This record gives sequence, structure tokens and C-alpha cells, in this order.
Amino acid sequence: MKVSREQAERNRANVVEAASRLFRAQGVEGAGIATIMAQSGLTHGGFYKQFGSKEALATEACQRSLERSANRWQSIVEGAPGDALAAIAADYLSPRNRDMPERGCTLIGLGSDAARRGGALADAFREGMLDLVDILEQQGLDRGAALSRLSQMVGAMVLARAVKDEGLSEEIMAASRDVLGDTD
Amino acid sequence: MKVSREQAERNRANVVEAASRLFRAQGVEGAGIATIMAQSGLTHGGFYKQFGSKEALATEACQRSLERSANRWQSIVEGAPGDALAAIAADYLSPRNRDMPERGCTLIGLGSDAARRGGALADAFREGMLDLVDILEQQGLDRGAALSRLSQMVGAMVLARAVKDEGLSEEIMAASRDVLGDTD
DNA sequence: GTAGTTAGATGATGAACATAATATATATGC
DNA sequence: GCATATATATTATGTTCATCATCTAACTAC
Repeated sequence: MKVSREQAERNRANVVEAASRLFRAQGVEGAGIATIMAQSGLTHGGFYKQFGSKEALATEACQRSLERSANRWQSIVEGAPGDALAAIAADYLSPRNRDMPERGCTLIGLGSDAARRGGALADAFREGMLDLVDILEQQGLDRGAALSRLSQMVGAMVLARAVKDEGLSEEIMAASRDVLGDTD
Repeated sequence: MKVSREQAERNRANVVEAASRLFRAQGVEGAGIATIMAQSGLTHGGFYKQFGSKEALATEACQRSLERSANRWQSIVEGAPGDALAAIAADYLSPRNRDMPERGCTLIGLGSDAARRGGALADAFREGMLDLVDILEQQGLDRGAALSRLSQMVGAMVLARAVKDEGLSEEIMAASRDVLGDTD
């Protein structure tokens, strides 16, 4: 049944939002269209009226969630002007990011999907990542320092999530927080 | 049809080897039993005579390939006794590791699978990772430095693979090679 | 050299999947 | 208020998947 234009728009946004959460948590292959639509309160059939393909949805979801990360980082910067870089690292290397992949950083959640699937998804991934790099550079880092700092955070979170050992994972995060704490 | 004991053992090892390659390249979900068996010159049916489940195969494959990584690192150490840490980083942060995921580092290839699936696969991942950390510690790093150094390498490779942009990916790898070059 | 064991082949099962065609009900344009 | 456009539902399609039951032929042990 038809639905008001605004409702339709809201529905579409909800689908992207649900996809962003489910893809981050389970990967693009792991989450099915039907599940995503159901989580948005819709049935799977209408999907292709709104999105060209699963890939297109994944691309939009990636875009959206990296945009959110950038906003989050920006507000950390505004909240901690003195030591923004360390504050971002501390926020990133936290149990929240480790234990809630569906709300955590997309660079971790979709990194392997971008690498394997390439295409538009990888493009969105790259652009979103570069926006994060920009934020780091605005804190006085040169490009190389920004890239290596981001790599440090991403790698620590990949490992912290993978080891499934509370103590070790805390050790991993702490080690990188230490390295990133003193603004280099 | 039955096959000699040695041949059977060789077949089994081939299956693990093929699985290790395919899982790294396509993820545990992305590679099917039939494909793995076919790549080993077998049909899919006999699989469950040799392995309890796909998960069990993934665990063995993970173990095996991280063992190989440790061997590779060890031989780099022996080949470059002066600057082993930088040599390991240079070997790791290379187009070879980026462009050939099926032969590249398992921490990258199976990181998200370990995080998402947990269980025995995550255990194997953790133990294999700790063996790599040990090698770094044997080069004079304390535990924290070893963990953060490994995180740096892993994160850079995750991003270098994901961006699908030769120039940027080289920039990412170079940035981390720089940071890891001067033995800290 | 025969008996029994077993590695692997064949084929089946049922679930999940992406995609798509058609149907339906409702909102919007007139 | 009527006609039309369209957002979503229903249902279908064909594929792929992990797992498993059954069969067969060759190896090993006696």
C-alpha cells in the first residue's frame, strides 16, 4: 500500500540505518535483505523499489555511518580542544567500540567487505575514511602522521575484537592508547 | 573409494591448505565446502568424514596459516639480525600482502570472522597472534610495544586493502613503515 | 587371497539467499 | 471526489549453501 511521501522517506532512512547496523555487525554477506527490511518494519519485497541492489544499499549504509563517525569525532574535538587527538583515541579504543560492533566504527565492521567487494562500497569506504583523516590533520598532524595514527587505532580494534579475551583485548587497546596518548 | 593412509593424510592436508587460502581471500562465509574440496581435487561429499564441521576446518586453517606466518617472521629475523623489527614491518607492509590476500596475513583475512564467529576459531586466532607477539618481544620489545606494533601493521594493512586506490594505499603503508622503521 | 574397514563419490534435503513479477491499497494531483 | 501514480505486500524463482545418508571400490590386516 502506498504511504505518504514523508513516511516513505522515513522508511528509506530507516532501512539504511538498519542496514548500517546489521552490515557492521554481521558483514554485508551475513545480513540478508529480508532481515534488514524486517528490522525496519517492512517486508523484503519492496526493497528493489527503493534500492538498486544490495550493493547499493551497502554503499549508502557505509557512507552514512562513516559520516556519523566524522560527526562524533568532530564533537569530541569541540569538547576537548586541548588534547583532541588523545580524546579521539580514548573514545575509539574503548569497550563500547569493541563490544557493540553494530554501533561501532565502520572501518572495522566493513573493512574486509570493502577490500573483498571493491566497487562503489570501497569508494564510499575510502571517502569516509579520508574525512576522518582530515579531522586528524586539522589537529596539526601531517598526512603521514594522520594515516599512521588511524591505522594504529583500526588495527588495535580489529585485534581487540577478534581475540575474544577480555584481558588480552584490554591490553591491546591500552597499548595503543599509550602510544597515542602523548601527542607526537 | 578408499585410498592409502598416506594419500588420505595428504588429501586432508591439501584440504586445510586450500581452505586456508580460500578463507583468507573470501572469508569463512564466502568460501563453500564444495569449492574448497574441488580445489583439493576432491568432491564435497567426503568432507564430513574428515572434519566435524566447516567451523572446525576454519579453525584448523587459521592455526595452520598463522603458524606459517610465524615461520616467515622467524626466518626474516634470522636473515636480518640487526634490524629485524623494521624488516618484518617492511615485509608485512608490502604490495604482496595487500594484493594477494589468499597468501597474505591471516590476521587480516580472518580478523572479522574471528570477531564475529568467536568460538574455536577465535581461540586459534588468539593463540596464533600471541605467537607473533612473542617473536616481536624476542626482539627486545616489551609486551605493550609488541602489541601496539602489531596493531599498527594490522590496521595499515586493513586500510591499504580496503581503499582500492593504489596511491593512497601506498601512502598508508609508507606512513606505518616510517613509524615502525626507526626501532623505538 | 579373502574380509572387513574406510576414504571418497553420489545424490538428497531443507534452509537461506538476491532478485523480480504481480497485486493492492492509499496518497497525491487535478 | 476521481484518476492515477506508487510504496509496500505477496508470492515466485532459481541459486547456493552446509550437512548428511548411502554407496562403492580399494587398501589393510589376517
